[in-house]
Amino acid sequence: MVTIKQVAEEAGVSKSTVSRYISQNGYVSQEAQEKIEAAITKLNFVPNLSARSLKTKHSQIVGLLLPDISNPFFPMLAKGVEKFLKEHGYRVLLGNIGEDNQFEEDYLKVLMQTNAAGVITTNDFREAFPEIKLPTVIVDRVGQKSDFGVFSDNLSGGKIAAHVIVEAGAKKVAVISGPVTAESINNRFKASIAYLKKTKTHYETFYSQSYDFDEILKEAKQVLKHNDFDSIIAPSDIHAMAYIRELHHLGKRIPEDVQIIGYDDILMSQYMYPALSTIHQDAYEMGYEAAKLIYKLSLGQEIKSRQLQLPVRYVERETIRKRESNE
Amino acid sequence: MVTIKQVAEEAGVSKSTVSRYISQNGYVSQEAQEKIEAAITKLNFVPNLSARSLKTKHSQIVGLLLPDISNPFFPMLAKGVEKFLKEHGYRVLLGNIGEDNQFEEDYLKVLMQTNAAGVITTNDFREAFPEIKLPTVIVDRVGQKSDFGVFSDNLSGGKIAAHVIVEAGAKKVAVISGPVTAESINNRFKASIAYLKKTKTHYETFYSQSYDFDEILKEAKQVLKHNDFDSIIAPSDIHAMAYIRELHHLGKRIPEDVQIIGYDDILMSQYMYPALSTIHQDAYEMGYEAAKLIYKLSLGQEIKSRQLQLPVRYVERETIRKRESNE
DNA sequence: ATGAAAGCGCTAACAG
DNA sequence: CTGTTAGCGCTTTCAT
Repeated sequence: MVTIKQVAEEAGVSKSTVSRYISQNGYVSQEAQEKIEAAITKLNFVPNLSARSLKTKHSQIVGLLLPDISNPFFPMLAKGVEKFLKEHGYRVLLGNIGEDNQFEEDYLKVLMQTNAAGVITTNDFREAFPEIKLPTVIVDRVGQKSDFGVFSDNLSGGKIAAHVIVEAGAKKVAVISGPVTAESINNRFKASIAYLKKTKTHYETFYSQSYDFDEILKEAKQVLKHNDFDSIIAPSDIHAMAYIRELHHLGKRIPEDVQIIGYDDILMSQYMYPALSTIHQDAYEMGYEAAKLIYKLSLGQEIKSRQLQLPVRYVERETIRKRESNE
Repeated sequence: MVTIKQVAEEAGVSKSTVSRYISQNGYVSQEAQEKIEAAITKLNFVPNLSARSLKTKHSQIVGLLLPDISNPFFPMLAKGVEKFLKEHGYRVLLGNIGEDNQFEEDYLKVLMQTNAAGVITTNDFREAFPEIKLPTVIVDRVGQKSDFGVFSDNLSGGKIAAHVIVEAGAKKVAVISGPVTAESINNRFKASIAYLKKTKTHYETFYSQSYDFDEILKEAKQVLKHNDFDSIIAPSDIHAMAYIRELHHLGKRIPEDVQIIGYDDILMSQYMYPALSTIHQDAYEMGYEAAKLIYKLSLGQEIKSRQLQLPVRYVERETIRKRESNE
């Protein structure tokens, strides 16, 4: 391993000068720069990050703690995080903490131990682990009391979903609530209900316990067994897909017999058949913005607004009836 | 930050003894153990990993370099890697290097700088960056000359795909090759072709340039424009989905008019309509095994076989005709 | 079984 | 603008 010391000798300067050069901090003459540069390339020197971190007490690592990387929403988010952070010289340590946060503590510990620059997570751990004092931003599943957070306009999302479905002539709708993991998510559900009530549309509510496909499919079978809903508001595209699958099995036509609206707009939803009408939220953007926030936080920069709410929009595809085209 | 020194004072022993205790290395009396334990919990001590790594010259970080985390195959693989590594006290640094390996160098550098325990990657970088000397295992896209690798039995996979489709009465098949990223992947294609030739089945070949949905969809439109294939062998489930989408648009019935077989068996494929018949490869297992390998490598343990080939199997669903049910 | 001491590679005053 | 110095928190001989 080649160290700063060898570079210094090769370049005929002192360690300090080399250090100043590589960390772009402090003065170093043109002449010295060139000699150092030459030495570095000649020796193929790469600074040791452990040593630096030991000294400076902070690293360029940001933890990204996600409940389930196989839910397509999160890889998109991760990409956004990675994009921004990478451009700013930070690295992402990805951790799957599981939907029940089983592994959260492990990861938090490691992040502490490595002087991580911060952590981006879906779960606000501050109550459970007050001793962990890392710059933190919560994404997606943000609560009132969350400090820094980035999330979608779930209230609008839920309302739009209900609106769309009512406009398309819904008479009997099933509203599915996702696992209630955070206030921000629950808002969708509440907003849909509110709209349905206001428009005096008949509805029933159901509570999903999972984001796992197979679990959801079981729930869907149950929900669809004895009822003849003409419309479904799903809490995620994953949920919508499971319901569609079951609807197909039941021989229902979509959207003629029953229409359905998803939430998220994961990549896959446009490739299904029929293509899923859904509420788009920008996971990539969410990640990107969260990364921006954590970056500023880690640098101790001033933050204007602690919570960032991203807009959502309806994406019309094929699972919602055209107005008046049916019924 | 509480250090080993404070723990030592609190426990009334020396730093060395504490060090021996926390790194489970060397003798420490029952009595000392208890005092140290008490001190640690009292002070809420967590060892500083940078300091340790600086001294020992290795960390518990394993890099996982993937071409595209939004391709569902890779999150599954990542989960497998994470599972094993976490159980053994290692951490995963995930990097999206892009299909063209644009960011590979960055990540490799960082891994070097942090004394990473090793790297699991889809791309064999040893020729491009011979100076990077990290324990490495290649996954999925393994080549002849790759040192340590874990991959599927692509030869069998390709052959089975062709076999299934021929048995179901294929008369005119389109064989799509994925982007040729590695020998191991290309083998699928060659095996399918070989089988088709042997059975004197009429076929045409096409070459996909991408794993990006939209790109593939464009290709699919092109391929399906002027031809009337009755069967398609797709190089991945993603590809299959795009083709199915286009087939729907063209008003073709699946599998009556055209049957199609995928590759990978990503989670989504069972939730599409019709559910995709495909060749299953176990991404999770692949990751898990790769992790096992890297773990052993990082510990300098002896490895019996440098290349591990995982079995594949046909998963019958709804996009392949039943024998004799049609034609 | 334990402690003293040296040092990993780097940074940050400080003096010049 | 540059060099000297001290030391970050931990591990590891080597004595004892």
